Amino acid sequence: MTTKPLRADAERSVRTILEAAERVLSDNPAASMEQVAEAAGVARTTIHRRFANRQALVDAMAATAVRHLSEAIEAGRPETAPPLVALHQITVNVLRTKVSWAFALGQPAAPGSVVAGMQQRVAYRCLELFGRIRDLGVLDAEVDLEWTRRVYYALIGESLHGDDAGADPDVLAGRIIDTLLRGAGPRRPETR
Amino acid sequence: MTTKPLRADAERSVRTILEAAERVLSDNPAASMEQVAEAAGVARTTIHRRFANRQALVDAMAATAVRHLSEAIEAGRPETAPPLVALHQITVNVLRTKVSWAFALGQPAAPGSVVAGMQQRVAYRCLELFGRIRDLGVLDAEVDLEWTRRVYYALIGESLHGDDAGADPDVLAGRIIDTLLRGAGPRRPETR
DNA sequence: ATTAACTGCAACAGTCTTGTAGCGTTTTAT
DNA sequence: ATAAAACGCTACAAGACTGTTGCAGTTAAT
Repeated sequence: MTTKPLRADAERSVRTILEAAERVLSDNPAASMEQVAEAAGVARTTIHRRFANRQALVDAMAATAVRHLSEAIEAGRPETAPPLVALHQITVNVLRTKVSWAFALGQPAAPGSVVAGMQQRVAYRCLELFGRIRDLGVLDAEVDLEWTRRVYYALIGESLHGDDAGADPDVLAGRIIDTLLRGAGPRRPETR
Repeated sequence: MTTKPLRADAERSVRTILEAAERVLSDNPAASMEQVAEAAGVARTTIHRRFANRQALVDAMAATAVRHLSEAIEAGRPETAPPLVALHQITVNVLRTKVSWAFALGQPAAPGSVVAGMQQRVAYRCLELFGRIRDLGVLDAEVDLEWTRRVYYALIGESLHGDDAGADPDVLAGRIIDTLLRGAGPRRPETR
């Protein structure tokens, strides 16, 4: 099921196209292949050589993006590092990945596809981590972990929008985790 | 600057078109005018009679949607009702509005447009309410109100996605507010 | 009842986009 | 060095969508 290995220059082209497509399509999801080609510094026919359809291109982008996302999570050592440290590091890594692959990661994955499988796996890793954090007593014992995960995703997404979207990822991650764990209510006197 | 008042049937058509367009475009933002017309039970040319461009249609949808959103907020009596009661009621109303106008409300408003102005006004009403809630001591005294508002928006948006998107709005609103105020961390012993 | 507005239908021109094909040139692999 | 692979370029076919126009029939307002 593996395709013949591409020549070095071809592989470079594919990379360039995928990255250019992300830039262009994240700015305008309805952009034409021509615009993508121009942004990639490549002829439109070259894109069609590697990707039969527009859909094939988008699928490849989604696959690349979710792979990067997965790596961003693994790099945080969710199994071995102290859970809260891992959560912070993962959040930072994911923020970086999401700014670079906003469009591709926003694409809905076909139900049975490889990408969908990887997304589920990522979600599961996330749930595992939250479970470990809960066992530390930092998450409420009876909290809905799935809802917590969704809120976590939403907070990450929101952090990429406002004026502060370009701020230091460490700061953004801190705010995300603080909000996720404590909300906006009054801090406990002794915590302050 | 006001246009001539439309005849009764024409006004009905406009309504029908706007609602059909929302249904179709929320499912597929790239749908053609033809598909919108079919969903509205109307000839395509009728749409073009009322809306010069596709953009004009989308703008009208955005205007209608943000008007509904504004009404949803005012119906919660943010000025007069007890702040937390108002917050709950507003959340319920906004949830209902957002499911009906998901596409239109997701459209970015042109910087100087009327819609943009109304969005800002809505955001301001929201900030006012949060300010009042903070003064009750239910929000942390030093919390970033603007960030709180953005988190509130994000939680509402997230509530419309999962399997429970169709659940009782009162329940969803309760979860949103609980998460916003307390986060996912452990509850205080005496609160439980 | 009469008028004006509105709608459906059919047809049309114009544009944009996609996808394919051929050919000469450049780059890579061995 | 040579052969295969990849690329840019041009051209073309096919289709989709948009926006407009004209006309005949229907509906609402006075």
